[in-house]
Amino acid sequence: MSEHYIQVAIPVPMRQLFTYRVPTSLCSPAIKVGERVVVPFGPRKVIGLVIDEQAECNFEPNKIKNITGRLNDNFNLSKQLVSFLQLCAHYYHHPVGDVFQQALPVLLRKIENITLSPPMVWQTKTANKEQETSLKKLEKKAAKQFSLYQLINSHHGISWVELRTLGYSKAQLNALQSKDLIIEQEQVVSQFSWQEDTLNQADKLLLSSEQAIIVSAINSSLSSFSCHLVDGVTGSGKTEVYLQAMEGVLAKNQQVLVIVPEIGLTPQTLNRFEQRFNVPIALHHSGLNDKERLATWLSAQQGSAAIVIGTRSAIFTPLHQLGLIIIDEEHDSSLKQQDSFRYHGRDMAILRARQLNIPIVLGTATPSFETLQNALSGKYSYHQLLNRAGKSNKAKIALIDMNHQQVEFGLSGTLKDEMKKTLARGEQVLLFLNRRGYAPAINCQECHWLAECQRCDKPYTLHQKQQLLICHHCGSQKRVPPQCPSCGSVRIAPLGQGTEQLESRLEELFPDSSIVRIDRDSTRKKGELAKLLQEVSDKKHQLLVGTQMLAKGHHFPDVTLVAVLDVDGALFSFDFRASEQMAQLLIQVAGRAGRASKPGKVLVQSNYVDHPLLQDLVHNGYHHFAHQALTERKQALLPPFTFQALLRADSNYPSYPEKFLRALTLRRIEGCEFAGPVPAAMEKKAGKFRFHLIIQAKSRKDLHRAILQLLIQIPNNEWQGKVRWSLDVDPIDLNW
DNA sequence: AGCACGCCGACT
DNA sequence: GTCGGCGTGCTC
Repeated sequence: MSEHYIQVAIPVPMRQLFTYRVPTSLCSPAIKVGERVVVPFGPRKVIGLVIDEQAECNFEPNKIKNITGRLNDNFNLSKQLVSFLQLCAHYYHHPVGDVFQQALPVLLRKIENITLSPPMVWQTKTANKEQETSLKKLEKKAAKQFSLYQLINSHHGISWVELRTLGYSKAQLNALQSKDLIIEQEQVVSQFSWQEDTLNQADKLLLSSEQAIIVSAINSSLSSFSCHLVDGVTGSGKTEVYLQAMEGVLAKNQQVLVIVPEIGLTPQTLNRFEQRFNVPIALHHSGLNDKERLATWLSAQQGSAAIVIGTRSAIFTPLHQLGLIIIDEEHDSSLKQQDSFRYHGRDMAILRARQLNIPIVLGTATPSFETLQNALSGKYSYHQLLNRAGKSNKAKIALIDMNHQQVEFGLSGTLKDEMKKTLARGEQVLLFLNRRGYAPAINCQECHWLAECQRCDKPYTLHQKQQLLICHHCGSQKRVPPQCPSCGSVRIAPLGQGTEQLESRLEELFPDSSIVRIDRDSTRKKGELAKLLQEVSDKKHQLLVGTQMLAKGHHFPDVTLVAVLDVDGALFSFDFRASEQMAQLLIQVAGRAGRASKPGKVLVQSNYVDHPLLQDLVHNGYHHFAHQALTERKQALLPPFTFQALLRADSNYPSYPEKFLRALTLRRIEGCEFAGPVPAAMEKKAGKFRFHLIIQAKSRKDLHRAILQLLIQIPNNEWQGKVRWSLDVDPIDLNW
């Protein structure tokens, strides 16, 4: 038998594959692409992924090692997934091995054998007389248990992960089990298939003509690639469009992949899908442990799961019969990974849909400018949902000029009056302040010394309750000094407002209302966010204070006044995307409030109420604003009309990053421009000095050529070993 | 990314 | 004398 070589991806940050020899003892059955193999790599053994099963021996033959093992566990990747992941690696010029490492569940990256217990599901027992009576009791006495019973009863089997995600507890399950109402059984693992009772017809809503057109557009081209932007505000019926589009796909026994933003949208989405379809749904989010993740992965691969709902990394799940991808909240920044492998979940989803020749749906009320431009240019099908179901009025946005106001703790008189009126009506108020902590800085009243983080050269944020100064850039902490380290004065005072301070000020101003703060600090504990949100919807609190977090997903029907306390930061940012993000945030916040019978009101405080961006957004709405901004971007040759990449470098030594970037030859490439090297917006962060090189090109092809041109030089760059560098294709945050 | 090798400073 | 700090280089 002739020597047999394979190409293997190794989990190291190197932009190359490695060649190994397959000894005859391991030759049969034949090694396949997508298989995991154990290989010696330097002094250790690692798991590699077979990328090509017949490599030419292009490496010094005497240096090639034998693979030492194969994982015969049937958890291999399909050829299709392998080529998709290679496509991703290529698109981002990211090390292949690292891409595979991130796409694979942790348990599949370990050498040890995996012991997985069979998947279990809960089912209801056929009810006899005795159980009927205990059910009756439940309905009156234990509403939560009763609804849990009903949920289980409406499905052929539902997993603990699903129930937990929906907010049920082990205790509630145990209670039902002890009453002999439900039973846990091994799931019959078989390919999902559409049954007569798969669809809950009663849940189905009649489509408006707008909605019907979208559904039929998607369903009429199920076996070819098409990208649909569904552009509609909260309450315009996007979810119903998703559901009916999914119905067509599921009916063909194909699977659906649904990607949702990071924070908290999974339960809501899952809940809606459970109500509509009696099918196995697999979940992929941060609340799962390694075994649960692998279980999701396997059920998707084997085709037993009909629907997979997950956050951005779910785009890498192996789906056996994938027929439709849905990206909910397409504009959401959490779809882009902001470290190591900086991929965009939406963009990779489009790539995958294209590879598989299936439709993809992007849903949002505030399309990203990239997506909007693609829709306007006809690259995507553009569907607007203009009619808000139930005829409720859209929340009105009004500006408050802070220059002609008495301002107390960041609250204008106008706002305070509105708050009082709203509270008097028994309705809720949401105050939005994008700054957690008590105050963004503290300084000495006498010598004006400012407490700064030594590692970032930025002011410390005061966290009053913990009596700590915390740097929000690097996380470093320190005790609040009792006196000024510079002049010895004890007159050290907080500067500016954060959510923590706002909360305590509101307690003084509105002693009769209950106030809840929702930000990263107050929801650190697991399940705390869900708990607080529940309390809000139970109307235990009248005043809500929160950051970005509150703008995402959750709807508050009894909130009729929303105020954004400070938007000015975004108006004068050097980052050309700041205004886009500000606009999306305002519209999303506005969408959180009110309902048909009680329309919401949105107040935006600013010192620059005449700013054209604010005026345009408030008077003409998001879409007018976006069109204007797109025209400006076109004139300024900015994305989405050009394509960017960012080469970042950092080091503990101030001069190295710049030297590293300067040592690169920026050869003129047709259609490409280089800007920099320039210091990063935060030149020093966590003790590292940071520089950027911006690459901008007229087309993606040109961008790729320019990047390649740079990457090829790096191994010979004399500063290469002295800095850490990384590449960000399609960067969205230039501050990072 | 690991991991080994290697060359200088302050310890039992 | 040696333990260990992290700079440098290599991994089929």
